[in-house]
Amino acid sequence: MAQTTTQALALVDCNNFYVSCERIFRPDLSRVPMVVLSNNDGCVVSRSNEAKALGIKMGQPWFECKALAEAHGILAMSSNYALYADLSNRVMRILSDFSPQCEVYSIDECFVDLTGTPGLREVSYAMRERVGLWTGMPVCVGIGPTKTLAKLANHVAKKHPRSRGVFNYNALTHAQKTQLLQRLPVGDVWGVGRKLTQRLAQHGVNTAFDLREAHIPTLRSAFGVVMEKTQRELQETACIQLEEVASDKKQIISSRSFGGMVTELPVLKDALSSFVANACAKLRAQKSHAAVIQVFLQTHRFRKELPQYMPSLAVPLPYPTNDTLEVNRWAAHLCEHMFKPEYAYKKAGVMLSEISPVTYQQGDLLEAALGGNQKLMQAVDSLNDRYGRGAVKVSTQGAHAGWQMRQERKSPNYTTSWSEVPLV
DNA sequence: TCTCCGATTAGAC
DNA sequence: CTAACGGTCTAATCGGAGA
Repeated sequence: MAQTTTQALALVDCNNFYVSCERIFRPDLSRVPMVVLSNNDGCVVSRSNEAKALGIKMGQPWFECKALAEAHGILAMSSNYALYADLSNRVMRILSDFSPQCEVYSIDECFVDLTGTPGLREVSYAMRERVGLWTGMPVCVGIGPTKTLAKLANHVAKKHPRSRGVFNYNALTHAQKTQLLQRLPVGDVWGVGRKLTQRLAQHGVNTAFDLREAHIPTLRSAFGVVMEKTQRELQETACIQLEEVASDKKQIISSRSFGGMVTELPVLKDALSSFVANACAKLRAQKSHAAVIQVFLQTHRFRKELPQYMPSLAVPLPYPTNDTLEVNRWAAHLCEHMFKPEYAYKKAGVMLSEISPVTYQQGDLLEAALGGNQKLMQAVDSLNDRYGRGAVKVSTQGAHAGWQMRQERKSPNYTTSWSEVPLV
């Protein structure tokens, strides 16, 4: 039997990513307790260490934090996704120099395959230092034989300052591994969330160690195949492969909560046309088209005293499309169909599904028959790529104000817009 | 009875 | 100083409809 080397998979994860992005351009904030808010300035989605220490919870609604924030001078900023995406790309490019095999797992995380690389510790510190030096972004590195254990190692690196930002699970003895897993709550394991933590506790599984050692058939039948994979990954058998090329989306959603309540049909349709433009642009970017269009409306789900209405309607198209104008017509129809004037709406969205790749032949053969806005769409995409989303709009998009989200605390686009770079 | 499909659930970030 | 709680995506699983 061929002896295979143990995988050395590094998970590089940015610390408090959104907050760190903001601080890169505002070094004066480096010790200020601060948070970054979700769209609509709704929830906390990133916290500085100081904010964590003050008890601000991940995902907490901002209005709930107001008192604490005022008492301690916690600064809140709106999220600036153009800035974060740009910094993310810079970090990922640097990491890709360390291995030909990388998977960009999320905006702030990257798996880097270092299998066979000598001097893992030194390489890990080098990654940290180079990213820090070239971008100002602080990162931690966790190394393990599987993705789940690399995640776990990263968690240890983040939590223990003595690790100086790097933790290598592979370097532990068997006894040390066991000791570490015994000290980790099972909820800290990748793939085990709140609900599963509760259910696992009923089976006496409370730590990562308990999960690693659990009776396999029982676990399998009570929790399914996903949990079994997680267990095997804890046992150092790789079940979740590195995926270097991002696969095409199977479903594209564009939705938003409104800044206030919306009661008028034209405003809803206006919002929807923006969502459609956004979703279709994503669809075209991956050279696909969709055969099902779905629109949904929602009243304010947290205002229980108000009447609730959450309709959703889908149309299967006779042939797939990625044409903004065409999808827009369908979306408007669906919206009119569901709209009831007696409700106040707080959110709406568009979903594209049954997505398949556009083949050259299909485009060629069908274009004439379908009236073809393909050239127009290409022009729209390239202008929006160059001058920023929203530079070119179609139809009534933007004609009616009143739905845009709140974003009262946004930083300038330091890296993607010359006009927003401060001059001093 | 088997299969397919839509809805629901759980997770990640 | 009102009123104030994200957005996208995937995979597995469940339950009913229809063959």
